[in-house]
Amino acid sequence: MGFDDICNTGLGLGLGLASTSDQKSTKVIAPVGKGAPSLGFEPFLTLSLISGDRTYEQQATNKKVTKPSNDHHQSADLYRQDSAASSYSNASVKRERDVGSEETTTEVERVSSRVISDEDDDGSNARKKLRLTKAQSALLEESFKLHSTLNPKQKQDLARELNLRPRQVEVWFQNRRARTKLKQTEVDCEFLKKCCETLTEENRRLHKELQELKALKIAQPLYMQLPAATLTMCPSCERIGGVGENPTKNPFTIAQKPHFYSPFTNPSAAC
DNA sequence: GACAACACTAGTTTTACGTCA
DNA sequence: CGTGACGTAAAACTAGTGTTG
Repeated sequence: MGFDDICNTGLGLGLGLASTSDQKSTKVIAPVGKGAPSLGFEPFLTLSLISGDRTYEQQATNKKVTKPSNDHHQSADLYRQDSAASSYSNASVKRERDVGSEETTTEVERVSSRVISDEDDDGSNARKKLRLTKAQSALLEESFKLHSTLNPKQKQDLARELNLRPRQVEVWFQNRRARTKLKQTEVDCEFLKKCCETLTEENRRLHKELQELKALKIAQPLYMQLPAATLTMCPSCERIGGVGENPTKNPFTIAQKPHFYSPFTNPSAAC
């Protein structure tokens, strides 16, 4: 392949993101806000046509009609320090595993159930949302830092310590993981935006450089008569340079400045 | 392989609370 | 100061999926 091929007008510069992971769903591993985002993507610039018909599969979400359950477990938040604003959790605990696999919760449940909220008296069975105290939240956060998932034993212990139902601890961890993932996604999104801007700028610059090369080719057709051995090519970025590396003597020189600065490792910068 | 139990995620609903006009 | 509208965070929910025994 000669340089003439490169200068062929059929060339195009492309900008894109290549997935380095074939995972269907990205797992958030790194804590939020620490170092570079853990992305499975690498931005790339190509000298070829890029197909832009990337499709994103959107999983069809079935609209659910959710109804509050009728079997309410009402529990007072005995741990709450703000007694004036004491709240009750009457959320239904339907799941079998909370009943079956967590027999030891019955003590807590029983204690909690002693306090009957008064919303049933007026016929309203709207669920009340428990607001965790700062102490409870702090302890949950501490535990989450140690392990983002809990085994049944840990869940039990934590629930007992917080005077909450294991189900509540479980839900808290589920929501906490979801929030972490959401935050990480936002961080990744910002990171990708910056990458896109960088690569767009690089793409623009390379287009300009390509145009200049084409103009140079027209102006100096004798260049093509140079022996191929006089041209060297950077293996990493395929940048063409001369044997003597003396830009003043080389009939064909390309700017030696690093042409691509990005947060990613870029071999071109070493050129 | 079929099945049940369980853990988990994604998406949604609901509630509490802060802010502001 | 009281109040209602509004937005947001988060608790709690459901349905679906993957894993394991």
